[in-house]
Order: sequence, then structure tokens, then C-alpha cells
Amino acid sequence: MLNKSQIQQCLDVMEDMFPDAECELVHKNPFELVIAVVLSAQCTDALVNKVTKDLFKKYQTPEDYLAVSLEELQQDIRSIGLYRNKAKNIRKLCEVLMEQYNGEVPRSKEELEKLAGVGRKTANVVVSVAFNIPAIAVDTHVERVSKRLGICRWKDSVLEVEKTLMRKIPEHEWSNTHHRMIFFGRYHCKAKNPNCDTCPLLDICREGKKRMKT
DNA sequence: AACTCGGGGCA
DNA sequence: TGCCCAGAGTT
Repeated sequence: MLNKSQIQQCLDVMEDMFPDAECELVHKNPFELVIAVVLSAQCTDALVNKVTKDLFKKYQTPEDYLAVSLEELQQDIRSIGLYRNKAKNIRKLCEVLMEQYNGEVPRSKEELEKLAGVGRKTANVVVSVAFNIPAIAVDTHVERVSKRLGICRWKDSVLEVEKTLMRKIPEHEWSNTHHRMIFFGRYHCKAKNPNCDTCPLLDICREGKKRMKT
């Protein structure tokens, strides 16, 4: 298992590898951020951005989304996977925002997670990006990279991975951790091809050392 | 813990 | 063509 300084070293190397790894979502307001992240489940950012460009021109508030039919909203996000469910979730979410939060986005993870289509990962992204609250959003990339490197155990659940990262990484690094690991996982330490032969973390990585032996 | 949703991107 | 993808909800 990696210690704290080894993990910090990993994060530093990842930052060197992908210096422009920053969230494209920072410029969005909290409400748009919620919508964008709900849409992004199981599909790429590029695809989501293509849809939100027009979507955010047409809809600015929760009321705007409730003013059209479900079918119309579904058509507006049709090019994204799982678009039927996502449209339903967005409508439910907007109803709750209007009824319970005066049309505003709640500022706590607990409240956010209760919203339709918002799970733990989405809630963490929203609080960290929109409200500057330290959080580590664990998606499949963060999970895979953490497990391969040896930051956590292979059998750990997503929640356990998040807890371990929070315990071993200083709080001020939490929000950055997500984006560094995402880029590292997406472009280098890929699910099928970890690219160990060109990896600068090979001498630290648990899985990498194992792979290079065989 | 396993299953489902799902169109687009990419090999 | 076939496989995979910045997850969440249900059983």
C-alpha cells in the first residue's frame, strides 16, 4: 500500500503529465453545473458539451425545464446516451428545486444526493466545483487508477476508495485530485491498456511492477 | 452485488 | 460491427 508521500508524488507526476488538466465546468453556474454533470453519466464530456451549448441557451432556470413537455426535453438531449431517463431526472430535480429550495441549488452533499439523477460522484463534483467545498469525486477512472497504483485495495467499494483518498491526501488537494486522476486514467492508464512501458510511475505502481515482471 | 439503461465514438 | 464510456436507480 502506498504511503502519503508516495501518493503525493503520484499526484505531482500526473500534474506534470497533464498540466492543463482542469475542469471545463468551472465557468458554469451551479444550476448549469448540476444539469451538465447529470447528463455526463456514462458518456464523454465532448458529447455533453455539444448538447449543453444549445441547451443552456434555451433553458436557464428550473422553471424553464418544467415549462416544456418531457418529450421536448428528451428531444433536446437526444444525442446523449440514456437520454430518456436523464430527461425524466432533470424534470424531477427541477421540481424539487422549485418546491424545496426556492429554485436554487442546495449547498450540501447530503441534499444534493437526494436529487434525482444525482449520486455521490455528481454531488462531490458539484460541491467542489461550484461551492469550493473540498471533496473527491470517485468515478471509474479514479477508482481504477487508485487500485492499480496501490493507494487502496482491489476489493474496495467506491465509497471505501473515496474515504481512503480523503484520509491519505491533504484537504486542499482534494478537488485537484479528481481531475489529475481523471486525465491520467483517461489518456494514459486506460482500462484496457495501462501503457506501463511508458509510465513514469512504474517504480511506485503496484500493478505496473507486477505487469512488467511477466 | 448484479442488472439495466443507450447513443455516439472509436478500433 | 462490436465494444466501451466523467453513473445512478432498482431489485
